[in-house]
Amino acid sequence: MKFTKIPLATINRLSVYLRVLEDLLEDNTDVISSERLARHCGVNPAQIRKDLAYFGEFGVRGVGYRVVDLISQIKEILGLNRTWNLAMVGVGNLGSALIRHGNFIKHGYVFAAAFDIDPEKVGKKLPNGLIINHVDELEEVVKERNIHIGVIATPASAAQSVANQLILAGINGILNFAPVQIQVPDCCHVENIDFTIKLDSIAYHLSTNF
Amino acid sequence: MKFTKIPLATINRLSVYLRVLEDLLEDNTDVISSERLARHCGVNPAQIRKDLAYFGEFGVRGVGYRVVDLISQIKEILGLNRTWNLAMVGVGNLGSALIRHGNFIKHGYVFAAAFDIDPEKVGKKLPNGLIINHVDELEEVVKERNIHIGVIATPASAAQSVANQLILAGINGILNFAPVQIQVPDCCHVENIDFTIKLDSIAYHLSTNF
DNA sequence: CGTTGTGAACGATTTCACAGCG
DNA sequence: CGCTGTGAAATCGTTCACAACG
Repeated sequence: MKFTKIPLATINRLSVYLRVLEDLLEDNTDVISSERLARHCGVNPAQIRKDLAYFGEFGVRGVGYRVVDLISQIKEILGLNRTWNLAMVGVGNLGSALIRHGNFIKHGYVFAAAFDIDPEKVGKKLPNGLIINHVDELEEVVKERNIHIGVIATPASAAQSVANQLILAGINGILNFAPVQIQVPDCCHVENIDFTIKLDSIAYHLSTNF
Repeated sequence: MKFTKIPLATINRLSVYLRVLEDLLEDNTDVISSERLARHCGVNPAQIRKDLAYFGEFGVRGVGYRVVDLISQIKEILGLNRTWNLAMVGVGNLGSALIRHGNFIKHGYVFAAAFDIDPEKVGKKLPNGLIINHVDELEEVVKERNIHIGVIATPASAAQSVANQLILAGINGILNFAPVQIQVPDCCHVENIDFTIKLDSIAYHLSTNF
């Protein structure tokens, strides 16, 4: 475990490796070389070895990596040998679809609270049993239920104000689906998911290559 | 318009600039300097000038950039002075939420077809008036309705097969929400959106910083 | 005068190439 | 022998600093 600065890209690739390794495990693959793993992930083999080298020595020379071990080691690195509690803010189309989406729970992310501002929605029960709280109760509920990460799925106009409330409630990690750049203090880590930015990139490639 | 290789990061930033510029226009800002625009976008002013310099000279020295002009020029660069037709494949929770999501249409992306494999869903009408087709009709409908970009919101297990069908139908741009790395020929541009990878990154930061 | 546009310096990340080792 | 781990080289992207110019 070194003390160098680790590229953000490395962290994202570790997640990708993890997904692929979990698939490989299901296919009963015991051991895999960096070269074969690289092909599955669409990266350079040396990249994988470098990425892992930031955190330790996990392979066996002349052999490769034991799949079960590498999975557990990457989980350890990323902090995934545990459950993370999420709070959804904004239970519209997108928010409620995400809460019902099975992928979160599969990877240890549990929606433990949901908030909205619409009086029609507050008090309603979601398919997973969660009852929607009013945003005014955010700080209280976040602390009570030990929420670690806030997910913003509100309209753009509400996103900054919601982010402020999340931070006030002591939250340091935000996944933001609203199409605005939200401002947060350094202690808080934000990841943005903006569908239309990804589409813009596709549009650019379609426009120029053909 | 140079012939250098343009960083992918530049393209993504142009989208961000565009979003901010559109907000500025609504606030009746006529002209903006790279320095002020940079603050809004959270980047370095020289970065903005460099990004734009790949494509031409759009500013006025001593003054800055005219907001309306820059918007139209970035749209021109990205290929957004037109409408793009999308096909949704997989009309589950996520797929149907995305179709109802207003942000796509706002930026010129129109869902013009929707496909599913579930006989219960095929033939049903979506809130936007679209009737769900069976995936078997994909190639036919894609050509008929002049679809440009495929959006995959199926389970991971179906994603690769759907991608193959999209490519067979002549599609060269795919937005993939399924949590797998799909393999496509070079002519096709894929953008992945994997929620849990973003959450993994947040989990890592929460685990290490505290 | 102020801000753009840009070569040059810098910094970061990826890839190479091979020593080290099971 | 084969594959990992890693210093060194190459590549790529960002920031600086200032000349050019409206």
